[in-house]
Amino acid sequence: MHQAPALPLPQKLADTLRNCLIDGDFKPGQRLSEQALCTQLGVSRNTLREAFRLLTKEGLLEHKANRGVFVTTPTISSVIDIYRVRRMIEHRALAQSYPKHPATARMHEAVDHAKAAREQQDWHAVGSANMLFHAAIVALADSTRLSEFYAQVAAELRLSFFLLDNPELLHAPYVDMNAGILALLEQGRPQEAAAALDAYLQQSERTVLAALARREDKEEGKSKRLLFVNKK
Amino acid sequence: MHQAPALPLPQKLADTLRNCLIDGDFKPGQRLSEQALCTQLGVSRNTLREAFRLLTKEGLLEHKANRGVFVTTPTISSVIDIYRVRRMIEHRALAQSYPKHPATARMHEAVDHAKAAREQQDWHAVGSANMLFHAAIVALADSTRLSEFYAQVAAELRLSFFLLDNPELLHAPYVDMNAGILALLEQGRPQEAAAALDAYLQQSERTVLAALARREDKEEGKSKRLLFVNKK
DNA sequence: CCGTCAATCTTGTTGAACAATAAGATTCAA
DNA sequence: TTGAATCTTATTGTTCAACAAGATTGACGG
Repeated sequence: MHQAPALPLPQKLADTLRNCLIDGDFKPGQRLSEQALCTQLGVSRNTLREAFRLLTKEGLLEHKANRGVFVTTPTISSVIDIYRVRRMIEHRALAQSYPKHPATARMHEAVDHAKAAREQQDWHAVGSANMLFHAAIVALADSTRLSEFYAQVAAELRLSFFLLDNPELLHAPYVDMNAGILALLEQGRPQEAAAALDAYLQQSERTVLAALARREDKEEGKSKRLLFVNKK
Repeated sequence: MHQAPALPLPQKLADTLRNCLIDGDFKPGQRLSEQALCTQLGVSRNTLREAFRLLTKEGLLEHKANRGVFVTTPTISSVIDIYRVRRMIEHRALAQSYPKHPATARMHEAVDHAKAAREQQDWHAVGSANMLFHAAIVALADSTRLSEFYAQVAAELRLSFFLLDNPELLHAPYVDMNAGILALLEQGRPQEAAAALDAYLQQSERTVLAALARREDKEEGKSKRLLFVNKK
């Protein structure tokens, strides 16, 4: 007998849209038409706009005046910023955690799911599981505000992944690293776990940045070529 | 020739309301009537509601279904959570900062302002300057996301101050502690600065929590007495 | 004194309307 | 054909009015 959530509609709307975004149903840079979406979702324009504000504040959408909302396109600098946040929060959460914290159970689950998904080469699921793993790390700090903030930033980071091809490269190598971090934590060696996390973050950031830089080069090439054609 | 901001109206609205909140124009727990505010501010109800969503997401307002929005009433646990966040973010930002960072200039300014305001016993201004000081500490980490998050949390914390009497006790003692932290930082001793910050945070948290606990006791007394009267 | 029920007010959501802006299409001149 | 100015159109920004749904108040009857 699960009671109806009774959550305000715009909030629920934002939830479903957020899911669409982190599932990759919308591509970065894509414009979201108000009219199209509100007929498609069966809500009024005003309600949809309230949901848009929420997601804009979360960094998942960008609001350009008189032009509408667009799915955020991650940039080099946004990725750098996000990894800076991750380092600061995750490292400390891990380093000063205590091994019997309830969140370790969630870390276990996440690792298991990630391994299972890797078996089936479902890289999207691997990425989701990894996200859950690191959310659990943050949960070690026992701060709801921190956890919410982290979830936001993680969702934004996830947008970059859809920009990049080769999802295997982006997710698969990290399953074992996560497992290693968890092992160290449970052996009561949080400092070493934190060090392993730093290695994880460094490698992950480097991979994402490199792939993103390649992509930006390509984009630039495209636009330059277009420019050239137009000039000619 | 200052170009018009062209910011969307709801966002500007949220800014003005946020200022009202951190200036104490609205008291914690107070209900904000849609009708009253939108006539008073000269905007439509829909626009106001969008601004409400923003501020609710920031934690400054609470949205109760079918009841309206209320100014957030800080609790013991929210204060604990906020100081946990402050410790994690400020400590690390300070510890791994480098002394010539541009933000140190802002720290200087803040300390000067705080001292000047203390001269004139303007405790509200002292509090604002202290807030700026710690925002500058976070800026040492060079992360826009982190700074925005911190600003949010600091604003929420500020709400607790309006709940408490004796603003002098809440702000005055910390001016010199901040000055000390800055001095250590500029002497190239970030670790010691971070240690001093920890002391600051501990004392500040203890003060706020104690005052808040006293207040909650009093409130409870009131309601119990009311209950008693009703029973009788 | 206590619970029930209706009256009333507020919020939740919708739909339509109009101004303002930006992008695309068109026209005109060189 | 090119370039540029203008017009058109579509979309967003904001407001208003309306009604449903839920909550608060107060009156009434037990």
